[in-house]
Amino acid sequence: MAPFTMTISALLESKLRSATASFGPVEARVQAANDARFGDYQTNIAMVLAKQQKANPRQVAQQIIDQLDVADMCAPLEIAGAGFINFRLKPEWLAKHFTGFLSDARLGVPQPEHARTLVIDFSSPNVAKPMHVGHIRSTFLGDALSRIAEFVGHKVIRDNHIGDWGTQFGMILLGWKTELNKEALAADALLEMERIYKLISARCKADPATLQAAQQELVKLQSGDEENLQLWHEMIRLSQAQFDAVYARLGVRFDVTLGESFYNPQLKDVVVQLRDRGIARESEGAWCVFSDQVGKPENDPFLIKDKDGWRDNPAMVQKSDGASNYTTTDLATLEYRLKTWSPTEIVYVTDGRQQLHFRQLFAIFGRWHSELAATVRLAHVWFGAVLGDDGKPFKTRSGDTVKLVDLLDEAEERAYALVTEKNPEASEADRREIARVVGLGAVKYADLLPNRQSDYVFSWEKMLSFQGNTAPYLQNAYVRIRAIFRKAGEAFEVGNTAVELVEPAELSLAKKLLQFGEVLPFVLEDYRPNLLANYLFELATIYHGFYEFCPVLKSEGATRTSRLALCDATARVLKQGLGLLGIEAPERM
RNA sequence: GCGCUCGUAGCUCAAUUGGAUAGAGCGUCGGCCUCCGAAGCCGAAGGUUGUGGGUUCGACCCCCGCCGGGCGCACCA
Repeated sequence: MAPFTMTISALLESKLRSATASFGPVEARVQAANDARFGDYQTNIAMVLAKQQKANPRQVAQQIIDQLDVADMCAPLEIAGAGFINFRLKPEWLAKHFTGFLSDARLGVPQPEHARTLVIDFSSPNVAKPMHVGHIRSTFLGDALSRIAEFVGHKVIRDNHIGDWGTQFGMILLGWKTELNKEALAADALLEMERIYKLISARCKADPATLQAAQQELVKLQSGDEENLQLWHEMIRLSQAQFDAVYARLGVRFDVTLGESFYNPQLKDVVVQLRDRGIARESEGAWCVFSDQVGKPENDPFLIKDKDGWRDNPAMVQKSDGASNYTTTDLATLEYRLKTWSPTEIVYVTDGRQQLHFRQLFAIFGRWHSELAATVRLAHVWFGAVLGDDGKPFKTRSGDTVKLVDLLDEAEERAYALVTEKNPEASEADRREIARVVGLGAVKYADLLPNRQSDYVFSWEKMLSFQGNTAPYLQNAYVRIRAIFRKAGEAFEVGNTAVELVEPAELSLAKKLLQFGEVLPFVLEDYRPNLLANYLFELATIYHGFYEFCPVLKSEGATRTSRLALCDATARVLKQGLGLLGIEAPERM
């Protein structure tokens, strides 16, 4: 028998490869059937081959079946529809196979053939500004992708590219010197820094003298003025302390936090290199990268079409005042990451509005470091907006951005009220802890469930309704399983438990559990944790069906042991799967 | 104006990247607690996938044209 950590689809694919060898090279893909009437797994390979060879798909399917040796695993194969081959797993084979799953620490997730190294750039809050609702998707997505990649067996570097440099610091410095409230700073540093920033920013718009004063503070900072540098360091320290508190609360960690300022020493050199190599040229006093005229104009990020045809859409790498901007910083960052970690992949988790920027960035980098660029997959993993009930960006009633800590507080408060209502006899401390896990989980799950590219409507009622496809539903499935083991009283050792798969609900559950290992690599292909969320919801639903129809503690002998084993496996997959989404699974709720 | 992106059940979203009769949740209607936690389960109703063409064995998915929304278009990031 193949090593356990080969998924069933991979097992069938390898057999299919040998069965189709005589047809020439073709990608053998077997996927879980989307409808139980079509068996457990299906492949459309016969139709692919038939198209290539202009043959009859059903005849090709028959020829493949004649070569396919799966009699031990599957019931006799059927050809269905236009030429699908359907696989139905034999319950005896499944039961035997499932026994291996029970003692597998990796829960059936195969070791990757080639371990990748991913730098994942996510969260990226700004110094001197409180984290807000705009940071949740990047933070949750980046964290989930990091956890998943790591669990699958890849190496991950979590990099928080904080915004610690830029023109806003002129205003904040001016405000710090003239308007700072020390008590307010001590109470909530980010709130106070934001207040003085907004104050000066508004004043700058109305008053040229203030604007000039702010610009002078910025020039002093950039030229190394000691006082301003010291204040700036203080702002970073205060901000980082609050970021750390939020991340600790969220269970998010980073391997490195290298802000934009870290790359300042490289910026001049980046521009010089781009200039010397003819990649950037001067335009209206600024230095910009233009199209290299290679490739189709419609795929060229440096061209844009207007009524007179294609015109330039350059990327600026140095402003006319001599300062660099974010494209330059991102180029320096990219170079640093490649030279430091030699990643196979760099993933940027930001909102969709930055698509053009990243297309230009990747294109510039390819021209600047073509040999290095060829070694790495650069991915802009973008996401849509979080909207309010009105379909507009999510704001407070008064129109302000929603602070992340306020959002988390409210989630826990609402969860606390619900837990108290549902479970009034639990102690205050227990209810608080459950509310924390459930409230946080609800927010994270609601964010990770939709396709990342869609905008989604933020709704407390929905995520905390505790019905349907929500974190609490999944957590509850876990809790119910744990209750069974508490009630059983005896210690349950999985070992090499022989499993009986007789009832339809038992079979469905075992099959679904075995698919955990098929889902995770797929999630990483397109960086879509929502596929894991969907899988977990389906698993929990199937478990609930099993729970209704297959009594565990009331059954006896081998059936009881077998069902306990199914429960144990489900609990482990649920806990692990939720954990990969950054969500905890409570013992009671 | 140009580009990106989205348009799927009353509402909120999926759809294994071109596969079979498009699925969930909420809401609506009808069932199930002397039975391991009912935060659950079972069932019903609900669709010309914005629209008109095209490509092929097969299209929510790819191509072309419209309609509508969001975002972006060099000195913010």
